[in-house]
Amino acid sequence: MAATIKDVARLAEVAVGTVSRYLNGYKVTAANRLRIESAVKALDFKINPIARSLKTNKSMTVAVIVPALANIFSMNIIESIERHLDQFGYSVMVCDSQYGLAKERAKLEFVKEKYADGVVLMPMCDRGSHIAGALGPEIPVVLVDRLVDDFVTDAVVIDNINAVYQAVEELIVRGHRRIGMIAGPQGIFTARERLEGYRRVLKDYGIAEDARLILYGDYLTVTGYQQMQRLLLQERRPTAVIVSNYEMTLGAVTCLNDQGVAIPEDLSVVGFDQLELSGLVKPALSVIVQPKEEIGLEAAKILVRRMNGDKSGPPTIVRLKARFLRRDSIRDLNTP
Amino acid sequence: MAATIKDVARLAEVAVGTVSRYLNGYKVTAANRLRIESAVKALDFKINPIARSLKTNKSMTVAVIVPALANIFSMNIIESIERHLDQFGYSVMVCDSQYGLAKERAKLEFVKEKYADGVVLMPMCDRGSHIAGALGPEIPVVLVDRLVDDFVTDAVVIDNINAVYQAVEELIVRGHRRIGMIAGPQGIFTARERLEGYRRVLKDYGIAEDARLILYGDYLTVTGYQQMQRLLLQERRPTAVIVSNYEMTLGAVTCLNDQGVAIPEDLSVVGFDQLELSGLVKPALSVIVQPKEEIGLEAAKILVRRMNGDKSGPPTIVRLKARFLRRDSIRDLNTP
DNA sequence: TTGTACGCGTTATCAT
DNA sequence: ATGATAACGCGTACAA
Repeated sequence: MAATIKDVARLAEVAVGTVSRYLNGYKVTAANRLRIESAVKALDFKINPIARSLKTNKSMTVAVIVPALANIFSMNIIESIERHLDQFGYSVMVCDSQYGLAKERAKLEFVKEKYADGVVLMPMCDRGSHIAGALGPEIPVVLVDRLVDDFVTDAVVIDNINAVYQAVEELIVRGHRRIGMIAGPQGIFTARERLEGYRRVLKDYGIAEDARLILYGDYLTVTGYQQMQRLLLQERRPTAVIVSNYEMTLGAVTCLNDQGVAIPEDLSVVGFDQLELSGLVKPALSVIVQPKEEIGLEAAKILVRRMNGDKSGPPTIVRLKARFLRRDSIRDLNTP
Repeated sequence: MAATIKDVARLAEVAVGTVSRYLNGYKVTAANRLRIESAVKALDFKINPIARSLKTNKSMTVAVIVPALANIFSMNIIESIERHLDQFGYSVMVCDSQYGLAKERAKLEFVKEKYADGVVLMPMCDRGSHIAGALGPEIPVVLVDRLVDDFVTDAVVIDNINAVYQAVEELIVRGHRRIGMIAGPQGIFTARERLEGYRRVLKDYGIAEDARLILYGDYLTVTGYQQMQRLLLQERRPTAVIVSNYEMTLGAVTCLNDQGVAIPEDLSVVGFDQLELSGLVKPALSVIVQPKEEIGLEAAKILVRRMNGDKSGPPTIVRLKARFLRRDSIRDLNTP
């Protein structure tokens, strides 16, 4: 029973075209404006966005696809996107690709069929060739956190290399030479970059890389635990360890607790993300903190621009800086 | 340039009505079915959901409104809802009420104007009179985690009272008598129930309630920290403390770490939620674990039923059981 | 069972 | 600036 634009036109005694023009901010005479406004109020008229979409081919919906919704990093980005897009009238639909490439593809097709105006995608791996195929050339997509190999488009990522470089450099400066690295799956962009940062700083400081000190997890808590355990079992333990993401940091620190390894007396640790946690763990963990809200904000900004029709220029790749937070989990080996 | 139902009809040499009937699962002759199917394939035809929505008045969209998206509890529920609704073709739009009643109301109106078919709402407080007003009688809404005072509708909540009862009972059985309670804001349903559980078990065991042992936080980390600190400063410290939600548990444990208070030697602790954390904190924290996935699942089920037109019966209030996980943060005072 | 034609609520075009 | 009217793509009476 909701009032339509026709009802408003009838009550205001003007043409529907006039009402439509008023609603869309075009000029109408003051007299008509008043008539329309009172009719709108009297009927409690609300534009039907579905009918509008049918004409305009815009759904005013943006889709966000992430490998997992119940993930602190994803959530923060989604929250930031939602907050920014809210003011433009966009609604945000969320999709969980459940760490699966097939599911990611299915979700891309799903959001296309739902006529999303734009997509924010955190790809689950390096493969990106399916994106353009599933989405078509019309729907703008912004990658967050990770780039993909075979598809270049707008993206917002952080400077993983230098973030890790800086963190490991701090360890080196404090006298550490045997520094373990719990790396992520090398099929994922951030994992590769973070490992690259580790390698680069060792090289720059003339420290020989020891393959036994580099262990690979899959970015999940359990593998952080396992790889930390393997690190501890080595004949010549590292004096410090850097862990490549939040979940594995959780696992690694849990392992140290279980094994009764004292931080930083027995082992220095640098983790990733989640400020709260670093205060909770005893002692306060040194971490690399990613600007999550900013990632979402920048992605939303780019997307809005593209959705407004600005297809100009090459893809925008925004590189945000992460900051390294030195706390109490690093032992200074120089002053024993 | 997307193919329409007319194009399919033309290519298949049947009437649009026939194509429409085929698409919606009605009977068509085998011959026509084949013709249509090949035309659909040839043209890569996809139903335009917007045009369909205009006719059917169904957007196939469900909105989820929570006080904060960047919250582990909220996101677990959203993930669960999305997963369940996915198979029915619904998309999930998320809204952040940012802990504000005005914003909550605005979001309710927003999703109504977006023609959401159903709403899952985690209310930010006890007030619920605005819900029906903003949403109207047509759109079904399911409350999660919290009930509201002045509006009764379908809801999925947990049995907070007995969950806390059970946890505190464990403390009592282990010999604790001075048990602190860091309660939540009494304007929130769960906070009241959890406090009620605490009170009830004390009463049942004949332990006098000491008002000084009940401190109120606002469900945020920082107040968990502050109230734990106040508890520690009391002349006669409690021997155990129960904290009413996840964020405050984080704060409380951080405080204990900062103050060098040993768990459970100096103080026994029971927290809320987040299994991961309990392994991380040394020692493993005893916690009350909420069945988050199940909350989302049950909410989605009810909503689907309502959206399918089943308005029958009184509102369904599903009460799920939380489980208490006893770990190493409780000292047994009976065997000193 | 199938075809025709209309309506859903809006925007856009074209005279006026 | 305004009014009348044709789309947008689909579902669905109605008639055949």
